Amino acid sequence: MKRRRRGEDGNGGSGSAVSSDLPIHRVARDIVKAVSENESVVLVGETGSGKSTQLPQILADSKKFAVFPGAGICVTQPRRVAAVTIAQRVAFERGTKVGKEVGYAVRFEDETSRETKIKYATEGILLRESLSDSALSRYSIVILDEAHERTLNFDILLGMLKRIQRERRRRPGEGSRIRPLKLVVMSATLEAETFCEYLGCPKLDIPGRKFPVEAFYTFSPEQDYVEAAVCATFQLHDEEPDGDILLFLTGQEEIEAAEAMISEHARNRPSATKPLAVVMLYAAMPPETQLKAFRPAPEGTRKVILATNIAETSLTIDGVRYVIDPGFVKQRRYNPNTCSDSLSVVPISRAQVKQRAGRAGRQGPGKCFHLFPESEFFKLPRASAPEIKRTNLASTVLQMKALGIEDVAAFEFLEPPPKAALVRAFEQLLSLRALSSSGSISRDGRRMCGLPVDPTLAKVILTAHKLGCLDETLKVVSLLSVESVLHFSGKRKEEAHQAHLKFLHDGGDLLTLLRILTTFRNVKDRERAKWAKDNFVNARPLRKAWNIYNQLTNQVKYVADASEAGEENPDSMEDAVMKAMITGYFANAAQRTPDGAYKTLLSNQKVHIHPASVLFKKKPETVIFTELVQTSKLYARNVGVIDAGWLPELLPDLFVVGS
DNA sequence: GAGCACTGC
Repeated sequence: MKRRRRGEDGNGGSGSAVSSDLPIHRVARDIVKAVSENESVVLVGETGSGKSTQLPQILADSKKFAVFPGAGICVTQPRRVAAVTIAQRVAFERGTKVGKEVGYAVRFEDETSRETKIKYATEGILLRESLSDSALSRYSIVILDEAHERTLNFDILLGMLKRIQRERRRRPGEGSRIRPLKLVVMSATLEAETFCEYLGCPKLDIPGRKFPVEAFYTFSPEQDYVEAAVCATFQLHDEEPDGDILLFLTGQEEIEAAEAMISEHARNRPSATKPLAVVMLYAAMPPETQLKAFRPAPEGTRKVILATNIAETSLTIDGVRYVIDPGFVKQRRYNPNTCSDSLSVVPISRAQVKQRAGRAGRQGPGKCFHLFPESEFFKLPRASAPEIKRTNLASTVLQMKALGIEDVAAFEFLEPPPKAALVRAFEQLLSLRALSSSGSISRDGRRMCGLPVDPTLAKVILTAHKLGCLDETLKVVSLLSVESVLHFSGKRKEEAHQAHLKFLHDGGDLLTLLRILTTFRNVKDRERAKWAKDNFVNARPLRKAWNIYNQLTNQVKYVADASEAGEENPDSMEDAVMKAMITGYFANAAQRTPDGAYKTLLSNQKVHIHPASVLFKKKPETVIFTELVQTSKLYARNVGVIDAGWLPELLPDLFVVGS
């Protein structure tokens, strides 16, 4: 590989720093001044500046702000692990227990109390809180961390907070509960200006503690970046001093291919050379296998971690000094015209290039090998499209309606979502009767909002209640809200497939998943890990599904009307569950065509059953599915068998008998 | 014939 050097600042810092020693303390006074003089402030700082742990403490300890329990500071994080671990760290620094002065709230876990002054929460939690406390009156300062990630919840929260600030300003006199709301947005460099402009507020830089990361580029673009990455791995291994290598790839398949190529190549090398220890890291992997990526490489070897984007922000691996970055990522994008998600490999943004390079400089100086020319770097988009531009908005629109935002299209978005996606969301909510024909939220819509699942699944739950199959349906719904339960091991694919056959239910994927969950729950606690391993099943999503099932069982009591509860039902439990599914997913009812594909009944769209479906070979006459993904074909996932007669029975306005 | 990453009163 030919390459050229260019200096580049990495980011990073040491986790073991003494807190008072962090760079942020050099500007603490400026920050306090800026926050006290302005309603909003944007803070720009790289990882390692200590902003997430120190800023809330600096503001809480300043006499300038009235921060006390009941009028505290809320710090949001995109990911739950971050909310939990940062809260633990801050509580430790202040010599208290989590849940007292410092606490956190994430789904299923609320470690806060009456004493809590600093609360870390996921963005989703704060958004949910605004549904019941529309002025967020229990906070005097809200800090939005990792703003540059631009998650969907962040974008909505920011818009909401701007409204709340205006509202609180308008009613300053109404006692201490309605004080002005201070907002601090913390972001990495690239997006800061956008936030300042939107909030009309100043920006402040926090110095970071950085180790330099030297950047290398290729002279020309690579034809096959997996092959190029494998070559780069060996070249680096031969030429560079000790230090582990982190290689970014886009998915499981690519990672397995690269692993095979590296092993193959390693066999043909002189035995005198230091061996490479290859580990893989992606989210769908069972956790015990994931842990291998974190263990130090065996003595006398160099570790190579083949990872997806999971290693870009979510997980940090010690010992990495070299990053190899082909410059691609697999990205999900919603297409409102086909109502499907596409999963495609796209070039990363400039911000991601920097983020990935920074992973080499977390513990010391590092090097990043970019597998594209430097000239290409400047052609990349500044930042990748925010989630609001590439996702289904039904759930968001319904939540906004519940928050009293009548005209969603006129909402002051940081960046507006695509018009087509908004229109599609309205159509979907109308068809689910979550909105009335005038566009206002209906009684059912409010109930659906009370359930922490997509509106479609919420509709399914409400129907299940009426059909008397609530308990089993809640389990199915929970299973549909978690990552993949079935694990497809790279090397033991056939074995995995055979193991999965044991749970096969003729009714399709949904009822098969239900059978797996039921079986899992019947296995003794201590034996579950082994059971999961033996059956090529992921235990984590099953545990999470059970948590969601319990949460939904609780929530549904508050939203479902007891008088509407169904009693006797002539249907079998399975039939009733599938009927409930139909009332949410009727747009995904499809009929087999002579060529073995399917056509959706309402929109006449050609789809194929996903190869991972238990119905892939069976191809029943009429099916319903929950997800449409465009990869090599338009694939229907989570497919279930239905009786064509059920459609007009349940939805006479949409389906005609005998059609 | 195939599964980026997150999140929810």
